[in-house]
Formats: sequence, structure tokens, C-alpha cells
Amino acid sequence: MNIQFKKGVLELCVFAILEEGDCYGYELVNKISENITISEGTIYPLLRRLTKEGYFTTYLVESSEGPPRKYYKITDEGLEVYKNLKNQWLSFVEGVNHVIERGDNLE
Amino acid sequence: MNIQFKKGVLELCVFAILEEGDCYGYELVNKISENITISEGTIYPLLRRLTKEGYFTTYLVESSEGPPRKYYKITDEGLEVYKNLKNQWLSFVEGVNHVIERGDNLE
DNA sequence: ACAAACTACCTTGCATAGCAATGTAGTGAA
DNA sequence: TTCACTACATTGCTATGCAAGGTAGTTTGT
Repeated sequence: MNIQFKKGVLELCVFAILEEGDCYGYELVNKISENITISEGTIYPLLRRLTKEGYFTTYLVESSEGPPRKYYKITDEGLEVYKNLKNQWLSFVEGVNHVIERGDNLE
Repeated sequence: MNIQFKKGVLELCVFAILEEGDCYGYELVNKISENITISEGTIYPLLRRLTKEGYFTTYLVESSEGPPRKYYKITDEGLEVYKNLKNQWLSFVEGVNHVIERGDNLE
């Protein structure tokens, strides 16, 4: 999978999943991996950054299957950013589609 | 516009336009700009790189409206790469859509 | 003749984000 | 006690887009 395509989009994916409910990092990696190849080394710094920027809060929960899990919860501010980012993404994809399909409809 | 989204995608756009017919750099900037914000400082190095990699050939044409134009022509190898890249892009977008719409269809 | 605006090319240095590789620890099964 | 899995984390590398700058030719207005 083209690494470059993912730039900025994984952030959108994390927001989208957390909008549905709290998750811990490892869980996010697995959920996103169902559809997009992703590495742990990407997710953890990303979560750290977005938390620092105030878009997520965190809390620890003990686990019986391994070390404690750090759950992430989206904030109101995070929700705002998510909505904007999602719209930006959708219109970007539309723009790209116009470019790559321009030939198909030309006379 | 989110700069990160464009990573790798502008390459796809350039391929797509050149697949329809030869273009010079400045013309590509204008065509892509109809749909996506782009800068000259992005396109020229990109064209240079893809030419160096054997995906384009170039030829100069005198212009009556300014300096000579450097036209780019896609090669057979370039066409191959374009097809792969386009498919990668389409399946990537599909993957992302699955992630960001997962909530909409959950019971 | 001169300046501004447009066409058309190009380069340098910076910022960003994803990843491979690596490390730490806890749990559970062979 | 070793392997596999869960779960966290960090470092250094790479790739790409952009702002800002430059060079040159053409056209238009004054």
C-alpha cells in the first residue's frame, strides 16, 4: 500500500473510530488494519499529539490479558476538528476524482 | 486545503492528465488547480523525478506567448505505473470510506 | 522607453507524517 | 522456559509538498 496516500488520513480514521466510542491504542491499530495497512509506530505518536492538542482525553483501565490499556475519548473540540477534517477529505477525494476521470467524459 | 492529503496523489493526477495527452508543466499546474490547490514548486520537481525514472519523455516547443514550453509525454512504463497507482488509490479510498462510515451502519 | 502583468521555467530549505526497528512488560499456553 | 500475544512507547529515516526566491520571454499601457 502506498504510504504517501495515508498522510493525514490516518488521523481522520482515528477520529472517526473514536467518535463511535472510546478505544485504546492497540484496539485502534486493529480496527484500522481491517481496511488499511497501519503500524503501531504511527498510531502511538499520533494519539499522543492529538491528546496534547486537546482533541482527546485518556484514562487507564486494567486488563486481564496484558498490560493496562490507555483509553482515548474524543473531546468536543476534537469533534469539531473531526467534522472539518472529514469534509475536507470528502471534497478532496471529489477533486481528485474530477482530475483522474476528466478524460473519461471528454468528447 | 490539507497539505498531507495530497501526498502521493498529485503524482496520480499528473499521470492521469498526461494519459489524455501531452502537456507542459505550467499547463499541468493550471489543469490540476481547477480541482486541487497546487504550487509550481511541487510540480516541476515531480515532473523531473518521474522523467528521470523513465515514466515521461520531454520535448521543447517554441511559444509565441513566453519562453519555450517543455512538453511531457507518458511512456509505456509510465502507463503501467499509472494503472497500478490508480487502482491503489481507488482501493485506498474505499478502505478509508469503510473506516469513516463504519459507525453509520453499525446496529 | 519603462513598468507591470503574465507566461514559463527552475531551485533551496523547511515542515510534516508514516514506518521499521527496537525496547519494555504483563499474560497464557506448549 | 520459551513462544506468542497483548499493550505500551521511542528513535531515526524517508518521502513529498510548499513558500520563497530566481531567470527569461511576451504583451500592454503610459
